[in-house]
Amino acid sequence: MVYQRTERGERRLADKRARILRAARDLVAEGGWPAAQVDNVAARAGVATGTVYRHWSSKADLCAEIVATVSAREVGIVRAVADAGEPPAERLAAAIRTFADRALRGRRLAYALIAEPVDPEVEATRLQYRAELAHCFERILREGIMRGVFPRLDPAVAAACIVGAFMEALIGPLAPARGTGPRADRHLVEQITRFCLRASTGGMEEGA
Amino acid sequence: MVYQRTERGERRLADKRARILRAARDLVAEGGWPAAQVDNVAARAGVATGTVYRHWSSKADLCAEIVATVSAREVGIVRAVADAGEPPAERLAAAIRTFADRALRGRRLAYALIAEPVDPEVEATRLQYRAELAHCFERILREGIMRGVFPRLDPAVAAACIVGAFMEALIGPLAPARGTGPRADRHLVEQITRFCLRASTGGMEEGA
DNA sequence: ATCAGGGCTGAACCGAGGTTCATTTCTTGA
DNA sequence: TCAAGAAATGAACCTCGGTTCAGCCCTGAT
Repeated sequence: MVYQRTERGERRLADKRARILRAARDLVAEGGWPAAQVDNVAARAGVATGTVYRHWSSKADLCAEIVATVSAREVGIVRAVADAGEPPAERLAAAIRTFADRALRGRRLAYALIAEPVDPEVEATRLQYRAELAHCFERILREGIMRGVFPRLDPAVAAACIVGAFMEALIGPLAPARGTGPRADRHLVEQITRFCLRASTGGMEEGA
Repeated sequence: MVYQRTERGERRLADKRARILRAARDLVAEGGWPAAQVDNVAARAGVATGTVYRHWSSKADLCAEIVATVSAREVGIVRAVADAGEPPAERLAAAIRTFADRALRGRRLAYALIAEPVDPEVEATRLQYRAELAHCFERILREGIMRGVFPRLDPAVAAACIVGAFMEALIGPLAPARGTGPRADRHLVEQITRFCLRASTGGMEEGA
């Protein structure tokens, strides 16, 4: 045996992999999926086209990993907020605010990960993320209804409504005030939160 | 001059055009934009590929016309309901119900027209439709706020939220109860309407 | 220093799908 | 019925983007 991967070699491999992944993610963050052509990704990572295929078996694989990585982080953060111990209404507001703030920091990426269709292979991963996100809200709603602090409303439908509402208002193509600065963003998040909160509590907790 | 288009000839032309347009619309309604390949459209219309280009200068043109045609009809209907004379809360509910009922009758088409991205040339037409739809709701909200029957809330943001909410819950990929029959659909529409209404009225008109 | 063998390169390949155009078919006025 | 020209045809063409692979380069054990 004359060639053996040493630890140093291993790390070089991993670094290159990470660099490609980061390049791809950044491209998606800038121009959505259409911008993440393999040639582009390779160029941005400072690597030849073929090299990408040394680390992923197809473009779909690479994209799926982007979705999975970023999604896991975002859902984790939202879930942590959503599952904290406060009363349901406050948790709901906090979860929405958390997601909204983060989404606004990277509108294009958020849109790509939640809304923009991709080829079927990646779609599965995307939908899973979306469903998990909705599920965070559904749990809060269910609990609020059980405790009697929220009026009755099908939690699955309401959760979908919440996701749809802030998705559209925040990062959708008709999002009011696209990139008009932090002041407008703050207003936007506040309004969206109030909208969703009111829809869920039905005025039962107008103190918020 | 030896050939002149007669009225009969003119009508034949128009009929063929209409047949192609209908074929394309049906394909979109069945499988979204990806299904509307020019070859497919031609085949479905019983026409050769090249014939399509005798009536539209490009595929994008054809798609834009589909969007424009269907959209104009749908927005017209919603607007008629939204602008009727009843009190704002009822008009809002009626508008949402109207749109939702119609969208459910053709989920795939509705999704394609409102949410599914297309190439940039068609996008402009799509966004215009979307914006008009949102505007219907915005007008109701604005009036309700002015009359003091709705609590204050940025009408543009709230309108986007409403569109997003019912879009997601009705036809989005996480729509609960996809195609589970008319009973489930009725429930869905009812829940969505209640969600949006409550968000807008803030419990000020809990009689609805 | 040497060389075995894995990693990298990037030009070529390939399929998909929109568009073109030489040819054929059909319509109309004479 | 016939000629002129519009309309239809559909196979070939072109572009775009994902994928491949033969050859080069670099790593690391000797």
